[in-house]
Amino acid sequence: MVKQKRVTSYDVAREAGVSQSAVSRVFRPGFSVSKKTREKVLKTANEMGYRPNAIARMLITQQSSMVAVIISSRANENYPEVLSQLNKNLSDKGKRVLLFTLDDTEGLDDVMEQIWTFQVDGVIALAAHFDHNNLEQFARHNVPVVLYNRHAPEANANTVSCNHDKGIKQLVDKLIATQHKTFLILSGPTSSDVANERREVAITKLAGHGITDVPIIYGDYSYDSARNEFAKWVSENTLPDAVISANDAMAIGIIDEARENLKLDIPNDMSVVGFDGISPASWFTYQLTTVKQPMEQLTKAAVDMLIERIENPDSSPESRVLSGTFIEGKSVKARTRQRD
Amino acid sequence: MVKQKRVTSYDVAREAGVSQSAVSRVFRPGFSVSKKTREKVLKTANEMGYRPNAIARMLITQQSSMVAVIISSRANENYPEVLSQLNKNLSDKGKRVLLFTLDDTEGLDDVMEQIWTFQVDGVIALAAHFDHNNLEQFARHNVPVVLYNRHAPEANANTVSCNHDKGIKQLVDKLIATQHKTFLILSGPTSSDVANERREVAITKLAGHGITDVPIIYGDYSYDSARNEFAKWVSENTLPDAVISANDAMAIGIIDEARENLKLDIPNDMSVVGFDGISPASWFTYQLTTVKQPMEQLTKAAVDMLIERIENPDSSPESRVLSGTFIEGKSVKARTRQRD
DNA sequence: ATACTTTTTGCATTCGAAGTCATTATTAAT
DNA sequence: ATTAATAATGACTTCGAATGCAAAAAGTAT
Repeated sequence: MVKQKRVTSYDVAREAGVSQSAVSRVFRPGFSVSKKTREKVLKTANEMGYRPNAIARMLITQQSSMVAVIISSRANENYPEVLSQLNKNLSDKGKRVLLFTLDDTEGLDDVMEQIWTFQVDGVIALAAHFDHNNLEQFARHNVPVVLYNRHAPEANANTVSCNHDKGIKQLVDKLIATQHKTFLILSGPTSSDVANERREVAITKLAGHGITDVPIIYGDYSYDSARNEFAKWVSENTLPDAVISANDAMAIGIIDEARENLKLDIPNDMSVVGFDGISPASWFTYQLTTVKQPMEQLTKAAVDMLIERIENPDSSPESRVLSGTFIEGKSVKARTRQRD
Repeated sequence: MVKQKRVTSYDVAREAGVSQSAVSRVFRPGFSVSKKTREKVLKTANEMGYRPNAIARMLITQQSSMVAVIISSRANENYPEVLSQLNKNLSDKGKRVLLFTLDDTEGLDDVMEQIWTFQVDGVIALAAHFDHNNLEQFARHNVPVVLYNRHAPEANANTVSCNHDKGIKQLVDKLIATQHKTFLILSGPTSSDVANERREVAITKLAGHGITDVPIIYGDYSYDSARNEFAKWVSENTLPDAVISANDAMAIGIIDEARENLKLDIPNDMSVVGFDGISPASWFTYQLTTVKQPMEQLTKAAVDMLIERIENPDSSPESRVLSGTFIEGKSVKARTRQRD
């Protein structure tokens, strides 16, 4: 097999007896070429196996048609469908995804370096801890950014996020309506903006019902951390009526720990609510009461906003907050007062 | 804020009073530049915020430093850690990931088009149904390919995969040793190479113990499909002693269906084994007996092989098969004969 | 057939860094 | 100090497609 050199527009032009410009125009949508040359060019291009070189095109058009997606490995493993959905949506808009994964803040500078050199058209960041300074840099480089699942209206960036306030209100209201009196909050790590938001909202909503000084324990969003932290806590405290977990994975960890080691009956001995709506949450064994994040809308909104910003760089930053779906499972004890 | 034009090597050169070549060399490792100019250039480059333009570099060097990772959304959702691990490994080798997600065969041609135009240095394909023709095309374009989790020694491509033969042998041997007599195989979809391999290996291994004509049902790797297909099957057949599921997600589906609707005690009424070693498999409620895929080694091997092929295009294709870890859970009835 | 539009075409230039090659500066050797 | 050897430098070209501009071709109207 002969190592064949790549076919360029010049090669096609020569072969087809036209100019390189003509070839270029044939492969550029919306440019006027006569039917005759178009056919001639397409025919020879096809015969020679010509494909326009995207890199050369990027260089001259100053548009890479690539979007950097920055995702923490934790986020990817918790919401694996986000990536494929983002990719699909972006792909429909003619953008390719250049992937960056991060473990917490580690390596952020490095990623930002890469982003400048690759001249991406835009950035979608999931669970990346961008501070003000980072966002300023993006602005200075004219790279539009959409922060996914982060509510930060003050920042000069577009954001899209789930309505945690509303979702957690629904969960808390449900627990209150079912006569739960004592609570435990299992928060995500303080390094996570989403975790902090969910925790604070939960505290506020409980306070709205006159419940204060709610104990808080911290996990890292994982099943194991939930089991460990919960086990430690119950060994030194009395069991709460209900646990409000920052996410489903930890809620499931709590349920398993309660069942396996404390021999508790969930929900009769203790209620548990989660947040996210991951698939195991709906499995028979758990049937978690939770709020399902509107993934499809979130990803679609993120992409739409980014494209809008790319095409219209001067449009002002926008924040979209989408509501999740309250899912009534069987992890909350159905203890209702008389109806009034 | 002024929309600032991008800083090029010429700008830096002018400002630093050197030639563009000098600037270029400073940013290319292993090129000889005097200490004096290097410092001068780095200083002005820094002041001006210069970053080499990766796209221009790609064009001239004919090396995109990008690797296409093609993953089906199903694969990504089942093994979300694969993507981050591949990305991390590739990133260590100075390669960036250009992501393509596919739903089954749909869109493969389109992806291949993109791959040519983007001049990627190589391709890692997970669960993509490349046929001989596809692989030929890659070879003709001199794009090295590594097929992940596919055993295809005949193909002119590198492959890395888990040792299904060994893993399934361990599972079957375990079931046989524990006196299981009747079996049901829950296969993945016939469109999946891995599913076909696992199914055929299971049949062979059972046959090795004199067990033939094992009934087979088909799911799509998902929890729900397993529940549905299993429910349908048991309504018309007698319960087997053990179900051999093509993956953990379906094994869990079977367990839940058996527990919820058939009121069975797993493993006492029926044993279930899976394959993959996903996290829910180890959760208290399931504690599945399964074979854990050696993800870290698989991803590392895939990347190493790809880099090897990129750096040394004439090296011959290689297939690596890595063994998984047998995990003894509690989903197999521990019914042992007298020890002999 | 002529003048006048409109469309199509090709030439030449551009994007930004890398690398070739000839030249100049520096160092080492005598 | 002079020559030889080496290192550093800059002018210029290259990668491959896109596009402004002017020229040519095709189409329309008179």
